[in-house]
Amino acid sequence: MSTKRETPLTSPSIEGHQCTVNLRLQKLGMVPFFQQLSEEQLRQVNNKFTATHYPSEETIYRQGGAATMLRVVVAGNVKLVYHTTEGDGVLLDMLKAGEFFGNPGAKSGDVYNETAQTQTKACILSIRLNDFRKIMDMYSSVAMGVLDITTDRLNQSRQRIQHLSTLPVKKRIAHALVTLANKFGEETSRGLLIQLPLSRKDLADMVGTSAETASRIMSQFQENDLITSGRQWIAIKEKPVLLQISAES
Amino acid sequence: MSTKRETPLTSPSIEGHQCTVNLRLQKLGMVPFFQQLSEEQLRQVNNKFTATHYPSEETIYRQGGAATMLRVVVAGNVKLVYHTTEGDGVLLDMLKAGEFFGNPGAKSGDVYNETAQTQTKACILSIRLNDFRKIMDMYSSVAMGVLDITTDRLNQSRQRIQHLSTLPVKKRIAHALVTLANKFGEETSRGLLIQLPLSRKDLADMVGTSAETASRIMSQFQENDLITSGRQWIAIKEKPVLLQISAES
DNA sequence: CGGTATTTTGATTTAGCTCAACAGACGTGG
DNA sequence: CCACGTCTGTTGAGCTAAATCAAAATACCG
Repeated sequence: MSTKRETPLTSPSIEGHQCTVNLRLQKLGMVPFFQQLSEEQLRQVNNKFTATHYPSEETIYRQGGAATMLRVVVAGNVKLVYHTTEGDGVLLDMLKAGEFFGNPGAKSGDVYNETAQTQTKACILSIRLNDFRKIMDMYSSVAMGVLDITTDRLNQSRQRIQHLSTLPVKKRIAHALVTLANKFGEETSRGLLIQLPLSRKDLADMVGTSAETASRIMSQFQENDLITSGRQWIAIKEKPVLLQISAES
Repeated sequence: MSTKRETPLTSPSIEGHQCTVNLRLQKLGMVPFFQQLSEEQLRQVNNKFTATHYPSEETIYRQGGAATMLRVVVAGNVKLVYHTTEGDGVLLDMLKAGEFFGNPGAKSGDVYNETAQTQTKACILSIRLNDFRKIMDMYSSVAMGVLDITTDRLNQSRQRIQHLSTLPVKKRIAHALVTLANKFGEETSRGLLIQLPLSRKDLADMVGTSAETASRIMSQFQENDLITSGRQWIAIKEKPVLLQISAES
């Protein structure tokens, strides 16, 4: 019955980028709230940033720590985790190049509300919050851009609340897969490959279920030929069907 | 066993305020993101707003409708609901005087992401989004204030995701009661009365459970003398204990 | 070719949902 | 002011989705 996949193959290996100046500028230019800036302005802004290279699975900052920096992903992936006093963690978001994190509006004394850690090797730019606030004051387009993104995240977050409150696990997972595919999907021979090492536990933490239940449902999807997956990777074969499952009756 | 409460009593009757100019100015001045404005600036801003008076249980706008206005509660309470295509609704937030709602960053073509309806009689100020955007461009303190609040809401929202993912209903309800008490609580002879008509169903929709389960747990709290409640009202007698329940082991 | 972490699968338990009936509270009209 | 009707809240019983506990199987690393 179980036609097992054999090979890991197309592992989403992210190259150990060095954060070259060119790459920095290019990525900063991609950040939505810097779009409006001229090349010259962008260069000035860039000077305020410091680049850091992290290995995989490294904690960048911890929930509750003093919030001092705003960061932008240049390469690699970062996950934001909200954790209880116990071990329980909730995976709030997975970020890719061009996304920011770290509480842009924080005032002195504020703390980070989540823990950020790298999911892969990553290159991260940081700017002191003071400096970033000056930039927002100077360029209202930046402030508006940040507001836009924050609003988007609020809406995502609210949608997730709705899902947690009203949908069964199967639909939540189907939805999560579609969302991940849209954000991280890359067309390959196996289907839309989610370019991101993602364990069953990670997936479970994204939809608020246990790793076992997540596994069971993934098996189900696999039997129906909707996905292919192996250790830490998932490829979507039938996105439309998953979308339909997530929404049906 | 069940020592029933008898009277409804201190119903949170909100007076049918007329939105007098004075009240408007006063309340606008209370809105966090207008704090920095001078009296003169505030008056100018005030001119851009239109006041509307709503009866109880009235829909102000619907999820999916074109987003054109930003609104501020002057008096009364408004609830934000996220609803499924089916009847299921999630109660996202309950607002009181001084709070805004309605997607400040929306661009033309955007829609409201939630439905807003009055919980009590209410007086609401509205401003066209275009006008509000001009104000944000002009006064960066306003933009920053909006960002602050949006960030707060995002954090609340994320905390709620965490609760839904990891806490049992009892703790979620205990937490919700404490939060409501902090926001709407008013010291009375019965304890901290939550000044807001709030049904079991509302409470259930706030924590993602069924009205029956909410009722059962409230009965339990009542037996332990932590709360008193009747039809559509709740008073907290032992906030510290509830807080403890929401966090324990 | 092992060794280890991840994933799968099974068995059992349980929190919370659903369905259902009832009771108390409130409003209303006689 | 009382009787009635309706809406909200309470309580019970059974059911089910999903958690938990426990092995086994597999995938990937070196």
